[in-house]
Amino acid sequence: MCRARSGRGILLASDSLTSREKILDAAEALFARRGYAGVGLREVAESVGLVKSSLFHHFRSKAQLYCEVIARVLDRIRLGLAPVLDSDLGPVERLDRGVEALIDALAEHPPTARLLLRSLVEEDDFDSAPEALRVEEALGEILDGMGRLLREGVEAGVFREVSVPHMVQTLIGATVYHFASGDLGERLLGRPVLCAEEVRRRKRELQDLLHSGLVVNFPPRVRSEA
Amino acid sequence: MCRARSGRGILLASDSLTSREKILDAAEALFARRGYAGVGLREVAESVGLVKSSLFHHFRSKAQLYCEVIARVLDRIRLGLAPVLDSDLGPVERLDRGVEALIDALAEHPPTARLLLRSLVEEDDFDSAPEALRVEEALGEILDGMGRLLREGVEAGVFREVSVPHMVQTLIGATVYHFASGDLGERLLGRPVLCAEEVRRRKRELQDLLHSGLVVNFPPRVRSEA
DNA sequence: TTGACTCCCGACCGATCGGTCGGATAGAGT
DNA sequence: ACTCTATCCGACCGATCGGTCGGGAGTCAA
Repeated sequence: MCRARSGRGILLASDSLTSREKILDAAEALFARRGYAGVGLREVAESVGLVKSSLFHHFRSKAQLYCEVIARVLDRIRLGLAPVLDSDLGPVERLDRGVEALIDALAEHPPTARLLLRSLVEEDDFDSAPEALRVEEALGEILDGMGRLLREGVEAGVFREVSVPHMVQTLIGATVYHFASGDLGERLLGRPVLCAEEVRRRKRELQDLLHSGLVVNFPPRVRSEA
Repeated sequence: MCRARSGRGILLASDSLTSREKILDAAEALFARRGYAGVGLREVAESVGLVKSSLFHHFRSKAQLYCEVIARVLDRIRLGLAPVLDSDLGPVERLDRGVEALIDALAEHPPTARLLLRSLVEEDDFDSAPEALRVEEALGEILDGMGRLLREGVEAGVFREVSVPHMVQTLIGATVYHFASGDLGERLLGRPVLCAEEVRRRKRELQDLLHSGLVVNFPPRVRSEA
């Protein structure tokens, strides 16, 4: 099969994207909208101009396709977050840039947040699949990085003495949920949650909340207008 | 059919619960775990000791069953939240008790948060169904109540000048997502998110975050221990 | 030309999906 | 005894599900 060939792009590549990548893109959008059980492989295949059976030349099963989609999403987030979290900046600066990097990663591709939220909430039995290892690994690295940042900030006395796991949960909820909220978020905000201005606003609102709610004695931001 | 009879409990009631209520309970738990598309009516029926076709004497279709489940969940939350939000307490006190009421409503039945999060994120076309009106109505009342509380607090100068819709989103994320996070939350916290102690802890953490992050010049809580 | 390989298609499989229909059973009212 | 109604069951429907299989078209190397 075509397992080890996923990395090198020597042959094939009919258009600009490999069939495999086009399938992953389409599956990502569909799984994000309607979930694992709500999407048929026929729909995935036809949305990239193939028939269902052709998918099985690229992925062993629907479950593997789903795992690879999730792993790709988590990798994107990890890639955006790692350089910030691993930097030697101070806790507050790292927190600010981490929020920005996370939100950028979520806002980059519309399906990202929704797909991620689903995978976090859904209790699937994909854990037995070998592809689930990549998922678990990436997720663990992201969570550990966030937890480490918070713990260091608390120990340094820069952050309040919060419960680190609870604050991690709050951060996930304030970012992943928000950008996954779709119609509800749009109804509240009056415009799409993913439009550029609201993305910027989300960063600022969350950073402000953390400055006054997590950082001790943070100098209040000067507001130019309401 | 048995539409208008749903309210009065004169006849029937085989056990302590009506078949209808048992179906709703089972469907709530199943939909919460695996989503609308992931649950078959056969599974719902057999988990209450019936066969699939019997369900159609109580609900016209799967979509209607789902809508009624969602509506029931939203009603529970609204019922817990309304007396607090409509009270004449000050903004801070109302905020504290609102957080408590919301978290109590979410923690009361384990499926609640997960089901709610799904219904918020999922973009279903149930909107055309007549049952979806109850859902929309209850959801609107909850959101309006939260928004009103925040707006009043900001206008009174008791709360920071935050974006009200964004803060509503943050509150939803910090509560609904947290109690829907299941395995991930348990992995972070080290124990189930719904156990009594962690529920209490969640309330306190969120209230503390809001006191320092939303309320202006809130007197810091005296911490007895780390 | 041939063989090997990649990629894809169409036909097909058993299982399950949501939903319909006719009838069996039981209790209440008369 | 009779009907009426609510409730439930079992058989059945067409459609779709994930997945398999055999083979065709294209490319490349020998």
